[in-house]
Amino acid sequence: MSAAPYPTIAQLQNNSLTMVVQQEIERAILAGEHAPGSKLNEAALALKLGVSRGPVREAFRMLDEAGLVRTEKNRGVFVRDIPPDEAAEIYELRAAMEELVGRQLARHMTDAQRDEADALVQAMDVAVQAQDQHTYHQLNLRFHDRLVEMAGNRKLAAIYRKLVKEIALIRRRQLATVGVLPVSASEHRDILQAIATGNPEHAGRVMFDHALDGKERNLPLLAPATTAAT
Amino acid sequence: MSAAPYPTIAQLQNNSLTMVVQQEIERAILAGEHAPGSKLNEAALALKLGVSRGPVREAFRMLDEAGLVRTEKNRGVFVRDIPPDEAAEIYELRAAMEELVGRQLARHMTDAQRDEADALVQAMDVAVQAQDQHTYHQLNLRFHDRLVEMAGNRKLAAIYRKLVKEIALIRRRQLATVGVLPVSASEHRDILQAIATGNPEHAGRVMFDHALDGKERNLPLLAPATTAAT
DNA sequence: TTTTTGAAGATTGTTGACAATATCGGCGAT
DNA sequence: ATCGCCGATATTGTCAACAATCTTCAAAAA
Repeated sequence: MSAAPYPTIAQLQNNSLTMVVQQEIERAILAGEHAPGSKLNEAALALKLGVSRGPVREAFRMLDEAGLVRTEKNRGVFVRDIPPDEAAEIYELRAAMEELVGRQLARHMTDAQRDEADALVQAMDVAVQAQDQHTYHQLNLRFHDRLVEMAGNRKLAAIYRKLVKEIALIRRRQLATVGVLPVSASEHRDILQAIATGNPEHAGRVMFDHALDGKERNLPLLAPATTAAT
Repeated sequence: MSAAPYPTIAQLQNNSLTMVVQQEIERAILAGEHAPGSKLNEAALALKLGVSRGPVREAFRMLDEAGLVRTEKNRGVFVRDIPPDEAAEIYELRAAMEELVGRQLARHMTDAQRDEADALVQAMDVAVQAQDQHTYHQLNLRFHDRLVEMAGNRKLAAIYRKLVKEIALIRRRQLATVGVLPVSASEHRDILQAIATGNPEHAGRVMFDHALDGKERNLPLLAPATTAAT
């Protein structure tokens, strides 16, 4: 919970213009303010953000490396429009990572961690009761993010978060998929229960299947035989 | 095998100064010309490469996002010096990815792919006979890279390659580890054999174990309980 | 001796200007 | 009418200069 005593200090230290520009562009992309495939104009963005083109270009290089934009020499940068087949691969990779997380947690999850995860599941139940889809979605993201973090592999967590961002971008492409308040509400309890059994293979499989459910739910239209792991 | 009919064309198209600078700095880092932890001076690098500081800074942002350098605001960028515990996590993550590859290949590997992999293994045998460690190492990298590519998940392949680069950086830290011409020569045959059985779990485990061998070989000094998967 | 202060120098952060390339539109030839 | 050429415009690529920050080191104070 508690971060540094004065978190504002660390924030100001990290805030080179490039960083804040990068975060703002990323936020705008993930919020759908720039449609996938659309062009990002350096000068226009720089003007809008009140900086010169230099930091904007540096932010572009970061976003490119992160897979959120694509750069064409002498033509500009474009919000990535991830094709369905690659989207499927990203979903499958995320599922495989969740499987790893499940294995790890089955071995090492502490009671305190279990309690924290339980609390998130209960909060999700409340959101479902209230038909509050947005809150549910946020809690769902936090639930999985926390589990990944609890697995104790920082590199895994970092890559997982990048994949989640790309998936958020992918979902921008499909038309909203609104209204589908998840049937998977109880699945999160199943996950925690599977972890509690201490059986790594079982916990891994439950998390993998849960993650792939998300894929099927968000990628209804897809060629067959997309090579699932397990 | 065959790339585009005129690969040079694509090369010239991608060659913005930023790209070539990024590739050159990356090469120099992985070649050990910049020691882990050492500082990279913008002006000095720009002068050495015959460009201005702009492209160098953009290249820095890419390398930072890729995890090869670390940036401290107003202090500069430094070659990343990956601590042993995080190095262990990277090795374990790579092993888990190889496990995925093994599973996929057990399902989908074609005869032509098998032949290509066989050829690489034979070439490695030749290198072992000739005590040619450098050639062996290159072939080993190519063998695994090709297997990952054959698994058919582009995102997985992209992330795997980034991990391999970080591992190359990690190995720069240990003192060379020369002379250890691998005992694992026959393990590659075991891998292909396991894949040929068509049993995903078995093939995955063999590749996972093989990858973890590399970890133990290169990270001799490490705290216990580093949470291996499977 | 140790610590602190404060310029001088070096390095990074940011900007605006110039060069190179691509895009768009009209004009003429087929 | 369509295609190709060519100039005008817009946009990206690159650079050099200025501003802000950090580092160094010597001198002064404790």
